[in-house]
Order: sequence, then C-alpha cells, then structure tokens
Amino acid sequence: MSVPIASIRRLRRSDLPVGAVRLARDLIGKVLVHELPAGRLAGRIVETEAYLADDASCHAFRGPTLRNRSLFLPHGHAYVYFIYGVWFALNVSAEPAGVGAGVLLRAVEPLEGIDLMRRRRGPAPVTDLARGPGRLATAFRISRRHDGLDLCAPGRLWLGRMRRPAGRIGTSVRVGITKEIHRPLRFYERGNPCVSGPARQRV
DNA sequence: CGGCTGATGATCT
DNA sequence: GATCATCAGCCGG
Repeated sequence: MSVPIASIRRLRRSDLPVGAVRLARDLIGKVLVHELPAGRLAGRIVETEAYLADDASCHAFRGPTLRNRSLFLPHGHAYVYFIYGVWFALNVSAEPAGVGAGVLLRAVEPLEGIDLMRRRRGPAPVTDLARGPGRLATAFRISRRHDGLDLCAPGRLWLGRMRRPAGRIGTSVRVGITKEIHRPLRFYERGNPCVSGPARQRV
C-alpha cells in the first residue's frame, strides 16, 4: 500500500506550454494521475518524445484520420493508440486546435498505487512497472476509452505537479521509429532508473 | 547486462 | 498485404 502524496496539484491548460518540443521537455518531472475506484495511480514522468506536425514519423503527418484525430485537439488532450496488436500508448496533444502534434509519454516513476499497478503488470520491480510506453499504459490502465479525453478538464485522468523538481534533462534521438530518425526529440531525466531501454539510454 | 526474435491486430495503402 | 512510437522471454558473456 503506497502512501498518498498530498501535494499533487492539477495542471490547467494555461500551465502547459504550447508546442510539442516545449511540452515534451516541460512534462519531465510532472505527474500523471489516474483515479480509479480501487485507488489512485500516480507517477512522475521521466521520459517523453515529441512528434511534430511537419515530422514524417508523427501519426498526424498525413492529415487527420479516425485514428489520429485526437492529435488535432487543443494541447492537453489524450491521444491513445493501439500498437503491435498488444499495447496502448498515451500521448498528450501539443498544439492549438487543428494542428496535429503530440508528446508520447514513454516512462514514469511510480509514486502511488504500486500494488494496483502490479495487479495489472504482474510482479515486477517498481522501476519496471511503467518503464516503456506499453508498460506505462498497462500499469495506468490506459486504453482506447481515454482517447480524446481532456487531461485539463475535471476527471479521473489528469496531469499534475509536485514539489520535487525535475533533475537534469537529457536529449537524444527517438526510439523505435524508421523515419526522421536523427531528430533529437526524446527527453528524459538523466540517471533515473525508470527510463526505458538499456542503461546507455538513461545516461 | 544486452542483443535478438516472435507475437499480434488495427490501420492505411 | 505491409507496417507498426513494443515487450517478454531466451540465450550468451
């Protein structure tokens, strides 16, 4: 049973920077919260990637479709997609309405609800529970239902801030893509063991 | 620890 | 029919 952290405060839309690169950097050290009947899940965001409107690896690059339309909502909305037939991944829309761009949440450091996360993820070290976008969505029970949700509106899924500041932020190329592979659009808290991938990816 | 590989289904061409 | 913003499990060092 994890102890609730009293001072996680909701972020309003005006607290979030506009623009995928700025938002991706800004979300490091912020908190993802999902309130469930069984308890509250919370985790510090430690790894993100920016996907830009003019970026061939962004799902919105070729214009809106049924799948990617949430990326065109005003910044601060959830875009959830299903990948590899198995996983969901959570993004935050990043630009004004009509511009398709977002920030992929790649990893969080679990703060609250660790038992609940394990119920979904199985017995795993705390550092592994939400280490990677698919694991994060599983641990936080994110699914297609949450696609299009306003993360800045009153609701169960939201972004927050806490006292603890972000550590040093590292930058690198993005993981697992085949287009625009050289753009430095991945951000992470340096040295944090909850950052995804092999050790060199969190230095 | 790190590298490799098969699984699995929605989406778009 | 190809592709895919991944992961668990397995094997070698």
